[in-house]
Amino acid sequence: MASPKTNPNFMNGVPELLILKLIAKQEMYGYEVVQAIRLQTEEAILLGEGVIYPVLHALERDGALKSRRQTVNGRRRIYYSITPEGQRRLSDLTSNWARLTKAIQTVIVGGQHAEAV
Amino acid sequence: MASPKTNPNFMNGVPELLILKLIAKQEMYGYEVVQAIRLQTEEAILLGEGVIYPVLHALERDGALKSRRQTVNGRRRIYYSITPEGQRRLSDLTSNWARLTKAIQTVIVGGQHAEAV
DNA sequence: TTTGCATACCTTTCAGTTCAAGGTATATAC
DNA sequence: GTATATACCTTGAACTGAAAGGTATGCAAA
Repeated sequence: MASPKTNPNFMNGVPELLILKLIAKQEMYGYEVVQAIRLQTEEAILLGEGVIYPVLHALERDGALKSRRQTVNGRRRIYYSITPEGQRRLSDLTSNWARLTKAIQTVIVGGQHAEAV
Repeated sequence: MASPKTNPNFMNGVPELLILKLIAKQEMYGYEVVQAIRLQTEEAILLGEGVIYPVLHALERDGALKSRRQTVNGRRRIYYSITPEGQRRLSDLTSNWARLTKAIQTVIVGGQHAEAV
């Protein structure tokens, strides 16, 4: 046997994190989320609708988001807002992300405590 | 048609980045890389051999790493060291990672320049 | 002495994600 | 009437990492 224990897909959940965070700040609909990520990250992160919509549905299914329908200018929008469960989830994802980036940063900067092998 | 243009698998390349960085600092063999990542990140990142070895082979195939074989205590090790091509690759991955985390951080902290929608 | 564990290499299979591309429909501008 | 932007959606391929397996050596304990 090889690997003793690893982490389940350690780099995942970032789209989920971004979506939850944006909606936590302010009720949003799917198409709006796609644009918001593009704009706020200045094109550094480009997540298409094929990513956003399925995540939105999954989050609602899990009770992290709830939705309401509204038609504006003849266009049907589905507004999502965060639930207490979603807040918890967002909090988990955020701290996990911090932990990960800190760990990676340590390796990238590296060399301080190491060498002693 | 939906998505105009997205980024090719935006969260990838982190194992590659870590491996290149470690080997850039100091010649290393595969098994050692696995342990180094585990130790230096204090278990925050656990990448098994099933991840490390294929990446090592791919990097060597691409000319980013070169290897030499050596037997120590009856155990056959394959030491990898970085090439100029690997340095370039490491540099790219590092700046790309910085760009990404900065973008994500902006969304997480959020709310400073936004609101104006 | 044989069992187990750590070292050290490797591969294959499965599951989960993302990307790309498509589809539907309405409103507005040209 | 054609194109573009808005707004929703799904499917398929491709890629990745996780899990689990396999081989082999050296050493320590039972």
